[in-house]
Amino acid sequence: MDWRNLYSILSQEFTAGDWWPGETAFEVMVGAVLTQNTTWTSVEKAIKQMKSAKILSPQEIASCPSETIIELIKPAGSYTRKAQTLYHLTNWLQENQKIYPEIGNKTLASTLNTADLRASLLSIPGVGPETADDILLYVYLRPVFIFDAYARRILEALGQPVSKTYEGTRKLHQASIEKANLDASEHGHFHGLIVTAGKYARRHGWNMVTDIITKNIAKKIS
DNA sequence: GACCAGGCACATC
DNA sequence: GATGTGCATGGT
Repeated sequence: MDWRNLYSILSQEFTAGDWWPGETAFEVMVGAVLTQNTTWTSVEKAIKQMKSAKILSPQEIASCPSETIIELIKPAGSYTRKAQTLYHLTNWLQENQKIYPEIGNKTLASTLNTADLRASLLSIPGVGPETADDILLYVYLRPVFIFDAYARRILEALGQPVSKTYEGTRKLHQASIEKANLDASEHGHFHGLIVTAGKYARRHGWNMVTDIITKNIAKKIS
């Protein structure tokens, strides 16, 4: 799999828009939890309500009753679980002060390698592989590829091996994606492009997206 | 009204 | 290790 080529083709054909917004590192983390199996517009409503209530820091969440959190994040759905996950996330941050990025700038204070940091994130109840990778990429600025449903579908359409699960697919492509040596900024853009392409495919069919990519591949060869 | 959305945990086989 | 199901709202 030529990851750089796919990235460059998607860059030419699609735009990522204002991808993964968030004024602070913690807000990005909250977004990663709230967006699980829901749309970003729903997440925006929830975050807006949290901001209005001035509940958007680990300390503020920790000292806020769950009924209030639930009420604020309700638009994002699965609110009882996500409220618990937010508590677990704040606990994790407080227990790991050293790897907590400073609010307002996404500078990484952690000296942990990416695999260890990932394992630590996965130990948080409610944080699965995709949410962990979102946080690794957009908060800790680690160069990781997001093997979400759209990415897996695009890979499948390109004749690449895929698993039905996130982790299964990740293991299949881990080695080659690392060889491509994309940096965190490129990976962040890459993920945004893939979601844009996925949304386009939902409207116009996956064949359209596959055609766009394969035609570009052919163009480069000829 | 069915189906999906920028998933996860848990049960079961 | 792979598959099925509940979670729960909001949009199409």
